[in-house]
Amino acid sequence: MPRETNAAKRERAVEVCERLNRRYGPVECFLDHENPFRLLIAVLLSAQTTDAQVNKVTPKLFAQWPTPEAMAGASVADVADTIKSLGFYKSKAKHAVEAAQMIVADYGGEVPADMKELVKLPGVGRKTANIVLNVGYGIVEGIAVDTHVNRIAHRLMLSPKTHAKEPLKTEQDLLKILPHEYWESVNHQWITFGREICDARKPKCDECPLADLCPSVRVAG
DNA sequence: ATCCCGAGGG
DNA sequence: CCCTCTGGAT
Repeated sequence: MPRETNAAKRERAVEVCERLNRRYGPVECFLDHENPFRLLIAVLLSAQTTDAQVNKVTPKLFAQWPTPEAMAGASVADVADTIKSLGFYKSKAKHAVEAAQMIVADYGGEVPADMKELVKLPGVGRKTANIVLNVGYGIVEGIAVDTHVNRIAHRLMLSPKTHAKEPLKTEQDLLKILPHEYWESVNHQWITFGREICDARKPKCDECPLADLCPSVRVAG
């Protein structure tokens, strides 16, 4: 079995994006994002949780600590108490406070609009940084690869099996095969698709709009 | 029971 | 590479 060429992958990936774009149109960020700082904190809190859960706690959180300066002075325990309904609340509280401190100390109270600087913040990896750059600043220099994007990329075999557990490498694979104009739409549209159709446990292949070009499609019955 | 709109640390 | 952190959803 000859390895698929990048050109073939690109054609398939572009068709995937075109179809999902037609299906979902422009998808908005479901997290509250009044400014880059609040967006950063919200994305930080969103790991292993739904946006709805995050949106329940952020009003209380930002009522107490509205700015980087305020949150930099918060006690981790108090923040943890406020976000306790979220998973991983202790580490998230620690990351939020320490990130705020670093934003004040090193970046003049402004969330840096730069990938290299963003990933220096505690709790911020490439996935979170991509969302902040993308949604907060309109800068698209990568693709936010979370568990959905990762899973779908591999089911569609747009990234080699050896990268299945390495979302950073999956991102590089997608960046190589997808034209830049598609990068921004990938995160939200693929996530929406992942939740609706291509979920982790029981993908609904029988009603999937991509079934005809998916190497992993499973036939009903 | 098992999985999740991740990242840090061993 | 693996593990851990965690509550909520299914």
